[in-house]
Amino acid sequence: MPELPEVETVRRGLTRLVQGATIDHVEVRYPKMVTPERDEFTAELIGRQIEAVDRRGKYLLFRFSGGVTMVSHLRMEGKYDVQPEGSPVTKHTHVIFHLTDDRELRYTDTRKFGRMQLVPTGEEGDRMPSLGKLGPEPTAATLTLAYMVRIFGKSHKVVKPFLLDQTKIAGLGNIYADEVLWLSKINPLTPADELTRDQLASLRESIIAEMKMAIEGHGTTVHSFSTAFGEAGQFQNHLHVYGREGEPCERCGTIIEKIKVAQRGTHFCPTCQPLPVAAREAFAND
DNA sequence: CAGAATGTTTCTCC
DNA sequence: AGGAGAAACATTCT
Repeated sequence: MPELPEVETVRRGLTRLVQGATIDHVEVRYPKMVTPERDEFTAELIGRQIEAVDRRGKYLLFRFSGGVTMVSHLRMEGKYDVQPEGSPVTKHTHVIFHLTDDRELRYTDTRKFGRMQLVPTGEEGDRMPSLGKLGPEPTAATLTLAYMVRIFGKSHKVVKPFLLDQTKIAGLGNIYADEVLWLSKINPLTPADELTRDQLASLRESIIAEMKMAIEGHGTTVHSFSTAFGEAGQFQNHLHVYGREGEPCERCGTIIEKIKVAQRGTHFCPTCQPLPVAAREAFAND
């Protein structure tokens, strides 16, 4: 489920549901999912209170009393939900946090890609390099045009995978990367360092606006995402290219195409998002 | 049966 | 050093 807007939606739901709750005990059914290993992981959390649920990029940060943070990444299909103690669990429920108020915070993940790790609060970035190396959050205050010009200008990588690189900008995933490129009329195969300052300014505005609107729409439900309240997001109704291959472009009527770029499905309008001449020549040599 | 799926990590080969 | 490409992780769905 998770790009930044979906993770933020989960964070807000969890804050409402379990902020202030106390862990009675923890049940780990799939040990590979947690660090440190199961016995230490479960022992460490007993009796701790969930003081806050924060987010950085696509990572959730559960702030426990006593200076312990649980860093949780949902990867492709991880979900949290809160249920009354003892209500039926599915075979894909892998971690259950039993709360002292007769509720359970459950982590469910059909593909088992998600991971959670305990670290001393404040040491997240040092202990988890991928978290420490995250680029700026995609907001107007943190993602400046000067930064965009600098980092795009020094990379020959094509722009689609560049946007998916969490060390450049935190939070974009495959859906929103395609969407912001369509919004800014940029071809996904354009090398990052060939984007003009105007294009980067447009891209920055698209990223900031798209993240904000998707959060306001409670995220995008395309496969299985649901909020911590078990509700689907709404933003899929606002997607312009993702999953719309074969349909006409809303701007010009051209049929939306789907291609593979860096192993990921990539949707774009071949008319609105033309490849620049220099890049077209570079890709024509096969 | 083959291929894809909202993600990240790791390894190989330039 | 950096980048492209592919594989791995595990499961479901078309």
